[in-house]
Amino acid sequence: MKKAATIRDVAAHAGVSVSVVSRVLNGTGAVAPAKRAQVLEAIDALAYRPRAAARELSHGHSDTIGLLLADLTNPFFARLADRVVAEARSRDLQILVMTTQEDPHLEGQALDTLLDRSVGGMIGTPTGHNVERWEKLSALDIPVVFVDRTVGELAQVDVVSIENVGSAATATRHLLDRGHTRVGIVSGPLDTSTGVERVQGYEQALRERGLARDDALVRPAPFRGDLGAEVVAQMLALEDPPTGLVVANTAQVRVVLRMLAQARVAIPDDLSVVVFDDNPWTELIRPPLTVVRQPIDMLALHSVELVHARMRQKLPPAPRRVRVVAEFLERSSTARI
Amino acid sequence: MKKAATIRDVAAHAGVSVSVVSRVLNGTGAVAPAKRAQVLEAIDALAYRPRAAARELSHGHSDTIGLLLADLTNPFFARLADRVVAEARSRDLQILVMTTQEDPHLEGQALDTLLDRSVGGMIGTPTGHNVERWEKLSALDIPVVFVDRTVGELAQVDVVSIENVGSAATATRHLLDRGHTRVGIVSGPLDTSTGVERVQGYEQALRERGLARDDALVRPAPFRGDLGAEVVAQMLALEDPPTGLVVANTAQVRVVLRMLAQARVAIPDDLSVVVFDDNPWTELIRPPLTVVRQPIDMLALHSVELVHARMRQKLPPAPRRVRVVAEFLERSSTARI
DNA sequence: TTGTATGCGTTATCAT
DNA sequence: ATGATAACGCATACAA
Repeated sequence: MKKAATIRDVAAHAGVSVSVVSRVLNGTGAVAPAKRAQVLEAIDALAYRPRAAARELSHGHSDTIGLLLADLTNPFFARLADRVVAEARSRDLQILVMTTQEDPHLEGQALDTLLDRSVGGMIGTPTGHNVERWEKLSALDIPVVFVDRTVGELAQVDVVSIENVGSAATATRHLLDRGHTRVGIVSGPLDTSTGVERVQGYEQALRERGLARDDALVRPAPFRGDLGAEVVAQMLALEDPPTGLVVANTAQVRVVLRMLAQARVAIPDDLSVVVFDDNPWTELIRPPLTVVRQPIDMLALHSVELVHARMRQKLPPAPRRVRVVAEFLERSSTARI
Repeated sequence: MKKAATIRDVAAHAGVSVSVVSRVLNGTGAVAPAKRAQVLEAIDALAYRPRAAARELSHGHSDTIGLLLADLTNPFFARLADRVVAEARSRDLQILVMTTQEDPHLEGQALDTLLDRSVGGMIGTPTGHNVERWEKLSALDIPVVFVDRTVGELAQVDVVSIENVGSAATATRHLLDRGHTRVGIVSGPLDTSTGVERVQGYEQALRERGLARDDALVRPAPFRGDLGAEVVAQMLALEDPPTGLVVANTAQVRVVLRMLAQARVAIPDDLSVVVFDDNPWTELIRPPLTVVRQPIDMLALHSVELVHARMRQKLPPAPRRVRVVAEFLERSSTARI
C-alpha cells in the first residue's frame, strides 16, 4: 500500500510549481503549452487525483449536492433519486443521498451531517419539522431546493413540484364527469404541502359542480405505515360509501390497492379509482390504473438545474417556484357509475 | 450570512486551547472535569460542528462508506439502499450512495469520485469490469464488501450474498416436483456471479432428476432494458415450449410479467412461474407469485457490519464470504402440470 | 507566465 | 492536564 500522489508529487515530476499544476487542473490562469503538456503527462503517469477534502477545506465548500429524500422504498422517490443522480452526473456534480424516513429527528441528523460535509447545495423533500435547520442552510448561503413538496414557513427557498391543486382537481373532475357524486380522497398529512394542495384541488372540483364536501370522504393518512388502507376501509363502511376514490398519497397507493383486492372490491365496478403517480409496477395491476403521472425527469432536471445555477450565483435572489404539469392518464380503473 | 464556528472559536469561548477542545471532542486524552464542562458549554453556545473535510484531511480518511449500487430503479437495490442506510445510521456511519446503471464506464467514474472523497470503506454491486480500480481500493487499505454479486478475479474482497446455487436449485426442483419436465430459466448475464450461480443451481436440479439441459431454455438477459421479455417470448414460441419458468434475473421480472400478461399467457395454467426476489408490488399481482425472497435486511446488516469491522481492523485478513439463505415462498403462480 | 507563501479546520506530537 | 505547533493537500493572493 503506497500512498496516493499529491499535487506536490505531480509538480515535482513535471518540474514545475504546485500553482502551475493547480492552474491546469482548474483552468484558472494561463500556463505555457509546453508546461501544460508536462503537467498532464505527470498527472497521467502518477494517476493523480485531487483530494476532495483538501479542495473543500481550501475552497470553503464542495460541489457536492445533498439529496435528502423521504423514503427510497417508495418508487417515486427511488426514481427521483435515479434521475437526480443522472442529471448531476452530466453536470459533473456529486450527489450525497440520505433519507429521512419521514422522521423529523432523522431529518435533523441528516441535515447536520450534510452541513458537516459542507455540501454546496441541497435538494430535499422536507418533513416540515426542521425549519431552523433549513433556515441555517440558507443563512450559510447554501442553496436549497425543495422538490415534490415544500413547507410554508420557508418562503425563501426554491421549489420544484407538480401542479398539485390542478392535478387533484383534474382527477376529481374525471370522476365527477362520470356521474360519481360520492368521491373520496386519501391525501397526505395536512401539515404537508402536497397534502393540503391536493385536497384543495379536490374541493375546487367539488365546488365547481356545486357539491358539498363531506368530511368523512376526505381522509389524510401518514406517509409511513398502512393507515391509508384503514382509512379507505372506513369510507367503504359508511352508510353512503363513495363510488369514486382519489388516492393522492403516493406512499399509500400500494396498501390501499392491496386492501381493496383483499376486500374483494371490484375496480371499477364497485369503485372507480384514480391514483397519484404512475410507476412501472402499476402496469402489472389489473385493471390498468387511471393515474396522475408525475414527470419525474422534469422534477429532477429542474431541481438539479436550480441548485446548480444558484451554486454558481447565476440567478437573481428571488425564490423560484417551478411547477411542472402532471399528465392525467385515463386507463381502466375508472368507469361511469 | 455569518460563518460557522470553528474549533478555535470554541477554544476562545471556553478559555482553553484547541487541543483541549479536540480532546473532549474525540475522547482522546484526559481533560479536567471543569474545563470539559466549559468546552461543552461553548460547543453548545456556538452550535459548533466539526468540519468533516478538515477532519478527513488531517486523519487521512473519512468514516464515510461508499455504497455503489447498480440501479435504484430496481426495488431490490432500492430496498437494499434503504436498509444499508438504516444500519449505517445506527453505527454513526455515513453512506454515500452512487449508482452504476450497470455501466462499467459509470462505475469507473463513481469509483474515482469515491476515491477522491477518501471513503473509509465501500459496499458495492460490481459490474465486473473495473477490476483494477477495485483492486486499487484494497491496495489503499480501503475495505471493500461486495453485496448480492461478486467478481471472480477479486478473490480478496468480502462478499455478502444469498445462497444463489441452492436457491435456484430449490426453485427449479419445485417445478420439477410438480411434473414439469420443460423448465426454462431467464438468468442474469453469464459474466456476473448471480447469473452463473443461479444457472448452476438450475442445472443441478435438472441433473438430480436425470434431465438434460436444453440450451434453448437457458437464456441469460442483460439487467438493463427489456430483453428478458423477448427471451421468454422466444422460449414460448418453441415447438416444445416450457411449462415452467424461473425468472432468476431480478431486474427482468417486471418486463417478463408484463409480456406474459400482454401475450395472454395464463399463470399458472399455461405457465408456472417462479421469480427471484419478492417486492412489495408483487403482492398486487394476480396470481400471487411464488418467489425466492431475498433477506434484504440481512444482506444490509452483514455488509455494513463487515465494512465497519474491517474499518476498525477488527477482523483477520482472510476474506469473508457470508451467504444468507433465501426463503422460498410458494404462492399461486406455480401448479402441477 | 511562474513560483512562494499563507490559510482552510482538524488531529496529533511534543514540550511544558 | 494543557498548550503550542506542525502536518494534511489544495487554492490563491502576491511577488517576481
